[in-house]
Amino acid sequence: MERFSSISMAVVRRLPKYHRYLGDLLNNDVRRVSSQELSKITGFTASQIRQDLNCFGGFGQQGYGYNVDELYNEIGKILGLDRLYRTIIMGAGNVGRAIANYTFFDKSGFKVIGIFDSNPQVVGNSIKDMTVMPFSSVESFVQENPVDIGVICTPREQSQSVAEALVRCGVKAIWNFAPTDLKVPDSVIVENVHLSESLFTISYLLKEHEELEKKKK
Amino acid sequence: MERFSSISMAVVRRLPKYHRYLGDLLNNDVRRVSSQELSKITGFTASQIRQDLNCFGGFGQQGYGYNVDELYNEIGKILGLDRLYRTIIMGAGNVGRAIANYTFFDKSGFKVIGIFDSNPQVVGNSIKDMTVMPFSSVESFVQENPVDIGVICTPREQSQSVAEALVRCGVKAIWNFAPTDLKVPDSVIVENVHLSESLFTISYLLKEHEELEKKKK
DNA sequence: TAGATTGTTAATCGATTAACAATC
DNA sequence: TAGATTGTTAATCGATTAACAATC
Repeated sequence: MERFSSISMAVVRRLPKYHRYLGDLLNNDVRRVSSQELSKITGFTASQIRQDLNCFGGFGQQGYGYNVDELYNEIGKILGLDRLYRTIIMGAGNVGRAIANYTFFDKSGFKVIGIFDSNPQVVGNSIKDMTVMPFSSVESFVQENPVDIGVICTPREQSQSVAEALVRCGVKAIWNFAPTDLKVPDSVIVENVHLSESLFTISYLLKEHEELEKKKK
Repeated sequence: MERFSSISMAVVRRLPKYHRYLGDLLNNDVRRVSSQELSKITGFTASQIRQDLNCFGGFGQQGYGYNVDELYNEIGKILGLDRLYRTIIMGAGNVGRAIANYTFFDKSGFKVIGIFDSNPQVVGNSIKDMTVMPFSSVESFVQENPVDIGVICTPREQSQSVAEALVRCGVKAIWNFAPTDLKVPDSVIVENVHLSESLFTISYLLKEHEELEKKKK
């Protein structure tokens, strides 16, 4: 994935957290917040918070701090949450169905407009208010209904060919739940949710933890 | 999450990738591999790969490279994949059910031994070969059936209290799918799968991408 | 004005990459 | 032995933290 922007991914990945915590403050009717207070809440250092926010502009005011409402909205805009994203789900298995039914999804402006599967027995089933379509119809579907994000929820074996189909359709971003690193052109955004790697990390840390316990004795 | 080990999390998070790619090589009957070849496959630099592996021991041989089979098994052991982990799932909604039915899970030695939900209408339903139990019975259940990993698949509002219940039971690791940062004692391992943050990152990158396209014109 | 807190530059820390001697 | 490739040290790069002048 090529990137020309000067904002580092480390900063980008903290933005959703700022947004979430500011939303909480807003719900609690907090009007202003200093980087120091935000530091306590988020666990990032106050210095880092000021650095991060300053990548995008001077949202604060010396001697006062940040206006919660303003900052929340600004970060929302930076994250692109002020618009609607059209998504399709490839693979109507457990994961695909879970995503389709995930209400948070809708609430945040991500709209599922189609679900596809390769299994003829699954095609035709209805999920939420949609009918599962066959993989073969993706390209014609996307031509008529522009799609921003394709979600890959297929088994590993199918994931690469599905990704290539999505790229051919002109889909610009892929949310990948299959346990592979997809090969796609540089211009296509790929965000992986590698559950297996996440789980293996737990397994490693559990083992490490046990070994350290043993040593103590 | 406290850690006394000298291995950095950056290294730990690359281990599952090494493991996966080595598994692929093994399936293709590749016997040996050099750090340079691994570099091409994984996208990490050869130098980094050698550094990473050397955190755990000298698995390679000068002039030869690494034995695929041996390295695969060693990394498996380091990741703690040579043993069984007992897990319970808290929350039998879309995500909880998807995890329960996720076959990869079983294959890798993670066994779901119980599913719980707070909704009386859901309690008693069967998922796979299990009956959904009420939250209130978690503590007695864990006392009789030791649990390694608790998976939190509840809505945000319930996640903190569920985490606390798990900690009281003595569960040592939490796989958290709720969009919060749980507050638990330092000794408890928490691995977050924050889908919303992952999605917001895509949204940011899409917006960034569009802005750069505009500038080109 | 005095106090608070930002924006921003400089210092530090950690992670990645380069280089090369050791050795199979 | 010559060639290849590791293990490991040193150099570089990037990200985080500290410090403080600017200013509300």
